[in-house]
Amino acid sequence: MKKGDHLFLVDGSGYIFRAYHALPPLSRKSDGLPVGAVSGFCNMLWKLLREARNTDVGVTPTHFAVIFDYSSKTFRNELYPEYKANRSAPPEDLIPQFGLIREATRAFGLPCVEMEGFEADDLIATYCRLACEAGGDTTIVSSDKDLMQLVGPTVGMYDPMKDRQIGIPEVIEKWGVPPEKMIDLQALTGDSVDNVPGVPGIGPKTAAQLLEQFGNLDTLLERAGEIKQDKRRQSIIDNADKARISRELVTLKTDVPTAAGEGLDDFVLDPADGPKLIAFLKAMEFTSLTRRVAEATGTEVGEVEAASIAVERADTAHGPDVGSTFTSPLRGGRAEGAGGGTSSSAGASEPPPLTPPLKGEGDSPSLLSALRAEAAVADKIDVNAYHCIRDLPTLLRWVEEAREAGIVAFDTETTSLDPMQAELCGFSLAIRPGQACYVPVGHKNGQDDLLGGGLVDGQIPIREALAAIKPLMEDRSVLKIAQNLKYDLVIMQRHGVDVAPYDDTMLISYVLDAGVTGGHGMDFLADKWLGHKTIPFKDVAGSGKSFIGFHQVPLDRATCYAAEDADVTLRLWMVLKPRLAAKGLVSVYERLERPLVPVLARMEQRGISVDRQILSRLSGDLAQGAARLEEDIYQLIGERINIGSPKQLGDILFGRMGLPGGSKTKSGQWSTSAQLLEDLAAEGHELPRRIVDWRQLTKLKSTYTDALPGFINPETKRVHTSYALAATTTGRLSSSDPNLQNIPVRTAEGRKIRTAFIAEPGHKLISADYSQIELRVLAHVADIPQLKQAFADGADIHAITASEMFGVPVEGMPSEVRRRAKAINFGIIYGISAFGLANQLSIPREEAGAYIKKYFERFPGIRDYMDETKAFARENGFVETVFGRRIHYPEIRAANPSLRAFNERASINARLQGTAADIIRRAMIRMDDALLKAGLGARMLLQVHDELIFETVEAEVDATIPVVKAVMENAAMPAVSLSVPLQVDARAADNWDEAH
DNA sequence: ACAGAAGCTTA
DNA sequence: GTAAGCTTCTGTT
Repeated sequence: MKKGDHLFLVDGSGYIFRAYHALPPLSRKSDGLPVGAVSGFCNMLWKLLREARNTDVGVTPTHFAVIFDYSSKTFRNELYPEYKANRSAPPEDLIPQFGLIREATRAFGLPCVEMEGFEADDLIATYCRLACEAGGDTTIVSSDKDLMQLVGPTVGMYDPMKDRQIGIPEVIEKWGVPPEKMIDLQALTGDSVDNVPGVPGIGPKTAAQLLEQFGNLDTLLERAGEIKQDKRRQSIIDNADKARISRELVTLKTDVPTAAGEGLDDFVLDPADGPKLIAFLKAMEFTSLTRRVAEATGTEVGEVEAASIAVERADTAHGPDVGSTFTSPLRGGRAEGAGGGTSSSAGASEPPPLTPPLKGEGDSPSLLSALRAEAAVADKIDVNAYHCIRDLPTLLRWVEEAREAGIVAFDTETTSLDPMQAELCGFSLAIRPGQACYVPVGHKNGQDDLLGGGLVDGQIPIREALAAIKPLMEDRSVLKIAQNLKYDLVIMQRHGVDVAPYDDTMLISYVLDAGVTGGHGMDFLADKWLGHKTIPFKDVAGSGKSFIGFHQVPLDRATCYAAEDADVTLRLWMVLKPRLAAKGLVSVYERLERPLVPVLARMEQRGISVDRQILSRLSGDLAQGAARLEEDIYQLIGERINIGSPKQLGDILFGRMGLPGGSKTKSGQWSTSAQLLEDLAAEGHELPRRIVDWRQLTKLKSTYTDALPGFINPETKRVHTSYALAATTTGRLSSSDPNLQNIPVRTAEGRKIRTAFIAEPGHKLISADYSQIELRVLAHVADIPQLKQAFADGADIHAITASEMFGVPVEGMPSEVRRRAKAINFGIIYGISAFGLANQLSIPREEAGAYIKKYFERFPGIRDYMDETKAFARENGFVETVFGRRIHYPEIRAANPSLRAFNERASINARLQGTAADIIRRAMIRMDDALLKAGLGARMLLQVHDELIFETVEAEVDATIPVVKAVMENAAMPAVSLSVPLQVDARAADNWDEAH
């Protein structure tokens, strides 16, 4: 190696992990072998070898090597046994890729270097030194901060994933110290990932500042006594030894023996061996890279045979010895099995096999449950074993078998996530684990001009197929099981098919595990309970630009996907349903959750009328208003920036214009929050006022007046929101597409949007909302006599609170006093903190703390309630609503005090918010029946947490309101008799604004 | 095309 | 201080 030469050192191990996490997962088509990281690695190598000059590096390598970690044990473990001790095992689908990436390196004809007892970083450091001594330059291909200590005049780093070079200025910019001080900086900050201790309480910012002040670590440790901040000084004095050992751990060895013995001449870059590389890429099935390599090397792809690649097994992931078993499908015998299996088992005319009855049928219920759960996971899921049903007699045989089994899981496949617009593509059924089928009815082949509407041949006509399953779906003696039934129910009801009785696995999971990390989606539940990775939807239907819609998916692939859904749903039910009884949650599921499904399905199908013209006129007004403000703003700042960009805005306001009171967000940007701008406006600054106003207008325009018309269904001419039953932790519903639970109400401008929500001609909207429901729940569960009395008297609760606290009579109370009491009452519901209350009221934290103290003195029951709730949550990991709904807080015992406090506040709030949510759920479940019984035609359209919106003919308004009020006010009964009355205010009008 | 941050709307 | 969803901008693939 000589002057002018340029050595590239690729941090192979580092790249593997980064590529694995940053790139979308990718599997080899023929057998599902995970190869995402391998693909990223090959593409990166090829790019560097071919066109490094065109990247941010800007030079062509003359020498090249890829460096790997050999094993997890190195000399550092002898120095400090805990080093990297908390590393968890690599993800399962990454393990086979370690070996493949070494193979790839060899296929590229590149040196593959690793050494026992040393990390890749040490080898890289050693080669850097050698190159430097020989007069050459080095580029380290990595973005690992541990390597930044090596950066210097002849050594740079390069991040291939961001195409970004890292030199001395970049290191200083990122860490605040030059590369030669990185070791000292890391010694101070430590590294939680590698378990390098560092000095507690010292982060990168503080470390950089200390090194700036003292020059280096040794001086800092010597003169630590001079540090002004008490805590910081003590921590550094106490932890000087930790800092020293940390420095040893993070210092890279530049004299690794064997490596030093080898010359860099072994790393001279040779031209690529086309056929060898192509053989490997072909085996990996990287078609586009194979083609590019073939073109560049002048190789004929067809003449190269795919290489036979051995894959390491999990237990040898880090060793150089290689387990076998996984041979290339292009040579080995698996290709036929994987490729040919689908079409034959999904074939048309096979009758369903006679399967033995589920073992244990006829046994006692508890035994049956246990056996069911066992059976659900006993057999591995084989997505190629499902049936594609394409003739009516076969479908009828399945229906008959489902009827005999008394249970069937089903799922619908459609063209859209919006059930009101979706077209049915097909449905799947599962009768026993592994015995599932897909019935395509609406798959298209794109030839719509021909007879048959472009339908794929060999599908049962949709009307016949629906007629065949309708009796099954409506059979009272057959339990139907679905995951997120509400969606399928809307689809089915639109085709004239009802579904009953039913269970919903998503809701069962929600009742069992609300608040448990991971959610209640099927893909997640399948992995969690069955250890099965479902086929991702995007793998069959594509996503983004490549999205084709389920009706275009070939029938064999559609069958694998759709029938898997039904199979998984059935198995989940077998595992989850028994757990409800075991945890005493059956009644929560049966009374609060399951019956709401058809109620919400009806509400969604009804939709609400929205007046396009009102919105369009509002849009125009808002656009005008915003344009005027824009001009003012440009005038004031003298430049036409993008006002919608908080980044640009912050730089102008607090950077160039130097306005006072700027603060930073956690990512280091200037904060331009409304609160902050309001404060500036109050001090007399023109600009912030305009910006706040501009934001309000553009928000209203983009989120509401512009977006809402797009949600008007062309067929029904109404807007159909979608309610999620299992989305919140507390039991509330959520609304989306569009969200009709956050339509503006606070400002006069915003309320105009509500005037666009209208009743049909001859009809009225009725809005009925609970008054102070969460405070009433608080008064009940915390058992506060004064609050209960106030509610019983129908008194002004905030005024009473103020009167109790401040000794001011309710008569003639200043509005400011009442406002503060109101803020405290809300604060209690949110699990109050002095910090939060101080923010809300713009008062000093001490003052807020004094209020809280006072409040607890006057209402000691509240403090007891809060303490009890925290203790219960800590003990059990969950809290319960008055109706027994469980809400989990897995992090309630966190060591991090602010995280723990957050969980405590959330759990306090959850009991109140959750109980209120349960109450309105009960009201909704009873409402339709109550209206029907009263002979009224009113239809419930919307729910907004404590409010229900109805539509009814004008003539029935007066009769409807008392019924609605009665159902809502008595909703807790008879399960719970609240010690506080519930009050509902209701009124009718032509639009939502006036009704509210 | 997608993800995260910032910001804003509701109860 | 609790619970949500949507839009824009920005940076990434």
